[in-house]
Amino acid sequence: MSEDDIADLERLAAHVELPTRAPLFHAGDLARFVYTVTSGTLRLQRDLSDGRRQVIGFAIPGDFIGLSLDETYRFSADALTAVSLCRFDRKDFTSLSHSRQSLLERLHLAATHELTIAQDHMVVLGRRRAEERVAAFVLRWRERLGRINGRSATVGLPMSRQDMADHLGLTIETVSRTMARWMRDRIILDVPGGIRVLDQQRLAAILPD
Amino acid sequence: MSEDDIADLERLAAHVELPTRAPLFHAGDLARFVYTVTSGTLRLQRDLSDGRRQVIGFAIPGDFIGLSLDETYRFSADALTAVSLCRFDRKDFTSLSHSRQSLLERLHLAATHELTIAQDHMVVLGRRRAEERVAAFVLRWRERLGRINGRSATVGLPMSRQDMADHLGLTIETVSRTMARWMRDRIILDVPGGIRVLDQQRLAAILPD
DNA sequence: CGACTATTTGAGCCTGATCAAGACCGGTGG
DNA sequence: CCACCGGTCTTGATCAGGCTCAAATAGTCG
Repeated sequence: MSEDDIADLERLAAHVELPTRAPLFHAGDLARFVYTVTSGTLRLQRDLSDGRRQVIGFAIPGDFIGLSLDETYRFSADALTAVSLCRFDRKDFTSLSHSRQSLLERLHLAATHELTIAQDHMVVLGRRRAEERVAAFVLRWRERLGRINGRSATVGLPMSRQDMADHLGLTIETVSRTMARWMRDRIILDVPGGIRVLDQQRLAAILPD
Repeated sequence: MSEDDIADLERLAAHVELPTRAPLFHAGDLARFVYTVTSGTLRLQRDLSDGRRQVIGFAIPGDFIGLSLDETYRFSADALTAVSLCRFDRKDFTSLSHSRQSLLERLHLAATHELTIAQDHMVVLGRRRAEERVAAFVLRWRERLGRINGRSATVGLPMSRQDMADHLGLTIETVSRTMARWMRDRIILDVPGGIRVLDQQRLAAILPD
């Protein structure tokens, strides 16, 4: 984005800080704001009335949240770690994007990227077995973090096992057992706040393309 | 869109007609074109190397296909019925969208709409039981068709049972049994090329929000 | 330390998959 | 007209991957 665009955005932006576990918004709330994540990790989820939960995804620095054009948010967003965000009033943001082509392009890029991720995840949810799902998650999460911090064998997992399970359409027990097995097999190593990938080869081999 | 925009688009557009079963493009092909559907239904899918298949979705009139910004298509597209489309060269389309704000807005709208659908479908794939998945599909498909043709109790199903199964992460047998049960229970009626919804109430009641 | 929550581990069960026939249906040609 | 064929769909019987229920263990934060 150009200097001017950034300057214009700065004027509209409000900074928001959330502590761990704090909600940013709830599904169904009036969608007044859009956000970009500056630091930390958020969980995006949809809840069914009977308690079932689908974690749509996780937002990390660089991601937009709430850019759908609905009146209300379609999912809830909660901080998994301390989080800082830039908040924009949707009305301002929309009208700025009308005058600044480059901002709209950036938004559209973000949306299609999200869409690609969502479609990839459909394959995981629809056609992958349990172990493949967990492997897909670990590999992609590592990849995503790598794009921010640089690639590392150590993969931080700020989300709970329950969050992973609800993201992958599994139960917490299945996720736990799968990762326990990998630890016994020296494919991964348990480190505080995450895991270390010891054998990328074997992990990747779990996933047929 | 404005008259001018439409005129500009017309100059770039080529018409494409596909017979039933014809492929439009294959996952991995160089993504030279974007398309909008004029008539008919297409199936969008991803294949795994071992034969498993995920049907990402179905495209009907008004939908864009291939608007992701990747070099190559991320899924294959095939005609389920005879199909007509408008084809645009991606390069032309992109540069036009740079000069015509309104086109980019339209694209962005389409992308976020697709994203919403994808996220809804994640909930279905991740957290719905078999009967709920089929119910969600029938209800949403009916809704989508209704927005084009006007609402009707008769719902055309141009896709095969296998396509439905691969869309819902189920087997053909499960889809078949589920719908057979609904027919016995007079919730739906078998009509050639589709079904007729006899009891919308009970069908909707299968799905907790 | 102690209360609470998250995670791991074990045992048994159930939903939906798999395997296997058989029915249906449209097209084709004798 | 109907026998045949290939594909799609239905139906039945059995199986198993992952879920449920239950309990022990490990973290975490006052």
